[in-house]
Amino acid sequence: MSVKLVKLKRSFYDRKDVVKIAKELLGKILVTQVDAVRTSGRIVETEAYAGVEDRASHAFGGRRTARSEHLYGEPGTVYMYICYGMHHLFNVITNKKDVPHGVLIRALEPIEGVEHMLNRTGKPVADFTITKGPGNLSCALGVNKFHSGGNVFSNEIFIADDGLRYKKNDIVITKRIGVDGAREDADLPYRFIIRGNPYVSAKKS
DNA sequence: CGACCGATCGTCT
DNA sequence: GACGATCGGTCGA
Repeated sequence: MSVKLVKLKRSFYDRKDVVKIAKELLGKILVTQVDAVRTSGRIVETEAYAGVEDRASHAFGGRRTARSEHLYGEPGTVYMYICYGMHHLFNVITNKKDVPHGVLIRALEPIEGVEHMLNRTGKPVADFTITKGPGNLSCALGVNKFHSGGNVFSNEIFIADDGLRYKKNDIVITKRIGVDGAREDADLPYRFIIRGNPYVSAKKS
């Protein structure tokens, strides 16, 4: 590609407002180089998880276990959550170490390596489901629980800016998906999507 | 198109 | 022993 990618620095993640960071990650590019295969996609859907005060967070109330330990890591840490025993969900950690803020990447628009994504997912054709939803995109990019505890500053996994900027009207804000058990926090406006993008989850393609 | 259901397993109670 | 920050398929209207 002729477009220059600028890797986001630690200072991008080392900020207090995880909701704002989730919104700013829209349009950025998630790149992985796993098993000598490069795959990437533009982030079109994110969700913020706001730590100890957020009932939807694995760290709600200060809960800290072996599973959620990486949520408490340095800004830029990768936190992979295994959901339903088979899906690996990709999060990037924000704020200071020991403050368990994170952003869940929920959907990508593929850019590089679509044929490799097909190999990894076992899908026959590159329809919109290939990187729609957090489980699907992690599989397509080849990231799994073994990447948890790493960071997004390596050559293996990083997030970059190619200069694309969305207009305010291109961004839609909604409540989060699949967190109905979080009581009053289930309705918080912590989900950000690109308006009309076919890779956004929770709707038919 | 909406509702429902099974897969599948590590983690926490 | 129960339960997920999911997904894709099936069933019925």
